[in-house]
Amino acid sequence: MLSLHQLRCFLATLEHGSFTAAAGALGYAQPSISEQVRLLEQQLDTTLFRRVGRGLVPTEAARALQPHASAALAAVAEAGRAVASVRELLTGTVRFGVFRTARFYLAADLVADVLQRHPGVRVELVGQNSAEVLEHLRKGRLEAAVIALPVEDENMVVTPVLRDELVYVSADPARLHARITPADLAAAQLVLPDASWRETDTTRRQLAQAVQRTGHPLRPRIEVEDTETALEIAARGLADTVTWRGVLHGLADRLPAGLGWAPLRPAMYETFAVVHREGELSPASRVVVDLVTARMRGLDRAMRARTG
Amino acid sequence: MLSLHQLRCFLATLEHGSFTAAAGALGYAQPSISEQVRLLEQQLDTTLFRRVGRGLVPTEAARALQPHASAALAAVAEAGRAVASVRELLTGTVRFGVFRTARFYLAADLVADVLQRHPGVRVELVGQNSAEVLEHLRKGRLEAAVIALPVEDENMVVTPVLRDELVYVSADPARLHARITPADLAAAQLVLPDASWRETDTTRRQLAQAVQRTGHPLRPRIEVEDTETALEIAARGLADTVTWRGVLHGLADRLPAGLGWAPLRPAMYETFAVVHREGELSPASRVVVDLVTARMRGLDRAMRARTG
DNA sequence: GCTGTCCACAGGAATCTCCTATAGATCGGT
DNA sequence: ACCGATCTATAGGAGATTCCTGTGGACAGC
Repeated sequence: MLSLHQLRCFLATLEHGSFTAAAGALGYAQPSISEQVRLLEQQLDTTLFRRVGRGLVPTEAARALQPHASAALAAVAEAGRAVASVRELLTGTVRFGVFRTARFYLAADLVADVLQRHPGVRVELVGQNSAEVLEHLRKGRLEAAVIALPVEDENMVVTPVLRDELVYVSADPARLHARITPADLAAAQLVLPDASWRETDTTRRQLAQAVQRTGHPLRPRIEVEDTETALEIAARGLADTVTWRGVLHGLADRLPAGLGWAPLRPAMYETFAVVHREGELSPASRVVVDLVTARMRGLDRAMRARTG
Repeated sequence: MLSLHQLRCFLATLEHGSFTAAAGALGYAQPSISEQVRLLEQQLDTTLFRRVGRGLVPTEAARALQPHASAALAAVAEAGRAVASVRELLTGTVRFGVFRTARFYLAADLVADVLQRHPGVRVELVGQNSAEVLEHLRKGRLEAAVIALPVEDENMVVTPVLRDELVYVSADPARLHARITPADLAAAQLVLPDASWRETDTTRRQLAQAVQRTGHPLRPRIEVEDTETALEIAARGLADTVTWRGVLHGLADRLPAGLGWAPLRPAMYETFAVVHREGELSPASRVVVDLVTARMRGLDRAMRARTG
């Protein structure tokens, strides 16, 4: 089968006009080039050079071959550059899995960080839900992610980065007494997010378990998809809701006006962790993993400081 | 160094989603494909597939590589086709050497023959003079040619195809007596062609030798470059000239009106031969050589018939 | 004619390629 | 929770291929 090496030898011969000169240019011995060209001629079933006297004269076939040989070599060189540029994070796509509400913790800032360091890359932050993201990790469709624990998979490297606390959110200061118990939750008019994921969502399951221990089911009055809508509804006084302190912290002044919050007792925590498969991480993922770890840990410290 | 084989294996793996399937498609054993891809990854210093479970997942680098790998393989395939199309005489240039006045013997008809059989090819008929063409043959710049003998080169295959006779041409019937001798030539007002090539042209040298044996030099009154101009001048009665019967035969009704001719005594002959280097002839040259040989031999027979 | 240069060829060492066989890992189904 | 099917990784060895050195022959220029 035709080989690049043969084409290289051919082009060098064509350019330098002799096997000897081509060999010199390519750093081989003359018979090696001679042999490669002979092989090429054999495989193409044609004569590329007429051997006349002590010189070579390219045939019409050689002239026909030249541009295509060059094109093939150029394509291969270009291939190398393309791969290198992905490897060096100059181009390509950086894909990273996130839990659904991650946008309140880091989204825009994280993307800004990545883009600033690697202006040519595309960034994809994918994920609707921690369980779904974990499945993507297992199947290899994602290399790394930040999701809520637990992650029961011994092949995954799990690095906890932030512990967050669930809080009760209401527009009515009267309902924000010091300690909200599961019984209070069972009695409250609640709006909860993650309508589609309520079966697998870890927060929802924690909440349901705690309430069920009081003998009542967790039956939210309203269910919506996203956290911001739930908060909006709570702000209008239509229902109360629960959310993570980190979300409130992240929203800060974008939080709908009039909302207050109170801790749950017993407290309910969720731990977020950076997760990836064992083994080498690609440089792209490494970058994002490090950035996310740093940001989330910073957030963790900031939030603990406000508590303590 | 990156090889086409590696790229082939890579693309097959990408397309079929596994080494095993790629091996099946390419007709190799699985470890062979695996090894080639591993080598490629090593040479590109990147991971092309994440080995996850019993499957493979292409990385961003793989996606970056794919189009260039395809391009390289396409270029090589195209190279093969280009060479084949030259080999099969579908495209390319057919180059053939001719003596200067060959156009009177075959030019247009020969080109028509070649183009009819091989509509895609370009045709080049090159040559100002037999000696110059022979030099091109020696240097390998031409593969084959039809030129005037003698050819003193033992490496050339010489196939005589036509013997032509020099005749005296004049517009004055009085000067066309049966036998024109060298002495007549020495005395005549002559217009001769091949001004630039008079030193090497075989016809001119033959003529010069014959005239010199009479004790006079050959001193044409007029010298021009091409035969047609010489005949034109002769037709106007400004001078007489000599030319080959084949030229008159070839010009036929395009011969300037009023010209007649007479044989020389002793007769002077020129033999034209198809000449090429020893060894394989390219298919393109083979075709032209055969066509020229057939046409010239046919012409030879026709002219001998008119004499006899 | 002599010398330097270039191609072709031969023989052998090193490398590469590709195979078979097998081990290890995983997934799906029972 | 186990089993069989499936896929990758690895080892080892046979066979090609590559590339070298050395040499012979042909040609060009002095």
